[in-house]
Amino acid sequence: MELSDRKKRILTAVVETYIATAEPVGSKGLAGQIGCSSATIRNEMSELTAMGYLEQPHTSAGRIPSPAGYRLYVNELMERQKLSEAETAAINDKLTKKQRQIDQLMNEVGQLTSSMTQYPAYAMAVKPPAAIKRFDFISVDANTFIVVALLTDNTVKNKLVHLPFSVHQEQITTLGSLFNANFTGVTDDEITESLIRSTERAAGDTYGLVAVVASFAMECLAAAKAAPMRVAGASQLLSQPEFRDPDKAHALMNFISDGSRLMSDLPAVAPESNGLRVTIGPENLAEELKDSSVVMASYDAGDGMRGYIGVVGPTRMDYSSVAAKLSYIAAGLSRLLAGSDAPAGLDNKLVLKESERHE
Amino acid sequence: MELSDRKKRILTAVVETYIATAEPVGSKGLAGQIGCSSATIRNEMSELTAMGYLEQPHTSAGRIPSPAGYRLYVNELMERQKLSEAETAAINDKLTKKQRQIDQLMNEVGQLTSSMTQYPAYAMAVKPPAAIKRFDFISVDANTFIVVALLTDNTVKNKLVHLPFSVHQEQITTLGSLFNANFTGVTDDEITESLIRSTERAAGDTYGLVAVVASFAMECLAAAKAAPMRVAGASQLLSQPEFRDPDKAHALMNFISDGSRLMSDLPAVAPESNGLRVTIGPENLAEELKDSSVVMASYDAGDGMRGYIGVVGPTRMDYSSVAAKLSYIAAGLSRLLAGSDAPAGLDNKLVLKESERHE
DNA sequence: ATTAGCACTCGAAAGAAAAGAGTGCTAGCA
DNA sequence: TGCTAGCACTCTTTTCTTTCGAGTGCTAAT
Repeated sequence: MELSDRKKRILTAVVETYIATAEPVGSKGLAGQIGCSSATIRNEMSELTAMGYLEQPHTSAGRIPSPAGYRLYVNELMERQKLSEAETAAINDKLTKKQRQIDQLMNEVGQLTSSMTQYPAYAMAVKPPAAIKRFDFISVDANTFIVVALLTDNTVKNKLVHLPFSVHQEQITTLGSLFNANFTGVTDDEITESLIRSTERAAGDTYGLVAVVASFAMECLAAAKAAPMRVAGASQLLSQPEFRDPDKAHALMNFISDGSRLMSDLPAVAPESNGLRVTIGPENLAEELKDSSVVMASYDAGDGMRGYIGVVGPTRMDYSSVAAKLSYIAAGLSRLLAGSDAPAGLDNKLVLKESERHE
Repeated sequence: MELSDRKKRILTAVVETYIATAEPVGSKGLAGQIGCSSATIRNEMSELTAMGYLEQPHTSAGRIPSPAGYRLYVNELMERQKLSEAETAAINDKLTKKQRQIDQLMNEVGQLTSSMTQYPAYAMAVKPPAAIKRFDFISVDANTFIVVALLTDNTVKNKLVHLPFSVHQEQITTLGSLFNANFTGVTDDEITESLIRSTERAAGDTYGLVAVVASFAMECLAAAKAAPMRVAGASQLLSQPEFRDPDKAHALMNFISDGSRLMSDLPAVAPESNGLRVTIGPENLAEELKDSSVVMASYDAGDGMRGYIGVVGPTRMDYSSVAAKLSYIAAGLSRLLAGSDAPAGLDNKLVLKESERHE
């Protein structure tokens, strides 16, 4: 059943004033905005309440939006908001700064998102499974060498190995060809005890060198699999009136500070067409989020990586502004991370791209 | 002026009950513990108040320790507490897990400290200035190579450079010797525009290769200088009754979440002989910490690195237990990071050491 | 020097009253 | 039929009082 135009205007006004003031909104205040008397508004509101879009905290308070009301607002009523010059400039500025590590980038992005939206924010990148493309061994001195591994996702890992005895150059070379023969192209779970044993036999290795390098390889793959997840600005929660109750605040903060919990519940729903997803109150799976809302945006991080950024806040969240900001940041990230896949000159962009892939 | 033995006993009891209950402690409750009547205790407490060791929130409440009282307690009265088997086991267990990156280690340590003490915790490592010891260039394919840099602090950094044109093996080799000649041994601020220019001239480089590698070098040194600082468990604050006021909690959480602020104020005082430092309430420099306390411990991170771990909490902090835990964790860290400098067999310890130095 | 007794203080908790915001309903008006 | 004005009613919030009790400080006795 379709809502009358005036009902829509009223619902929108209720949602937006409630978002702004955190107080139930009454008929009187709206009369001016809508252009009819408070009594009319009361009738309309009473119907909206019956339809489930509004709620009354108690008999004689104003109305607040129900989750369904927010949902309708988000889906149909709210206007796509544009960012101010200053805001886009701030975001662009932050994003063009070179970030050497994906980890650090996530950190920065989380902080940026949180400070732009005034809500706690998280940022994460999901990686595809990786394998090692090739090994290189650099001999530093008689008993020191560096192992360098190039992964299929084009990250490079390395490790300095310092031995209590000296090794010959040939030994290192042999080790290199052995590893390039046996350990390239294998994924995480394909490095088994027996693979290590057989390589050891082939190397005639009695000093445990193979074991050291193999454990390094496993570390590399494990690290490549782990999705860096950062939470920033958790304390922003405390400035929201709905979290003036320290117990509530504590519960939610615990939840969002624990990245793994957040992570396991959030990407459950695939992002929609436009890359934005809003989950309102009870729509959230996690019990802790039942009266909070989450807005998340996904971005293309290149190399088959898909990343997510999002914010967590009370259901009374400024969806319109948050959505605009997240979209803009996500788009910026996509540009930054995946935008230079086409061959490019040796300009800043290239350097950026490469440095981001660096570890 | 020295306190009588009984006064000490009373002060100790007041501090410890107040720490446990967060309620002002009255004479009646202490009578049992001390072994004399409440009236006597009242007289003594009244004197302790006059001396500045106790305070009265209002005329008819019990006494709470003043900062000076806590100070005396920390310096002279409190007993060195021993950790339980379970606690030491938990710490050891956490610490013996291999940590690949110093960043990640700080993360883990912060979380460990926070969960052991139930207060927000921070962990950081201060690094000495570093330079690059040597460069290696690994050619991957016609237009891709990897730069590997070994730093004086024995960390290894690398970067994959993908070019839109192909380079000859000789070019790479030349580049290598040039960088090894010009960019080794130089620190952060010694990489100047003119050094880059002159290297470019020497290389006859028109494609900006030198610039790319030079900026990589600068990034390495910058990263080596940055002290990783992690804050964990900030939400623990909210479980303390003194932070039930959301505004207070917010203010302090903002402060401690911002690592840089915390960092700039904390290490101002050099750690004392035993590596433990307690700053109580107004002793703190930062305005935000004026009614909180900070306990920090320093540890030897090897290679001239000195690290700090600490917790932040209300002045009513369980100093005794926190001090014991921090000491133990710091000692463990020292052992982990600096303990294997002596030549060691190819055992776990070696692997640990090497992997920790890995980047 | 210590203790018992007692009047006194002052915050916290409980209760009562007043204020105020908003609704729902009814009746009148275009 | 749809809108508006008016009014009684409801229910929270605020404020004010009262009561309660823990704890002190003092005095007098041991």
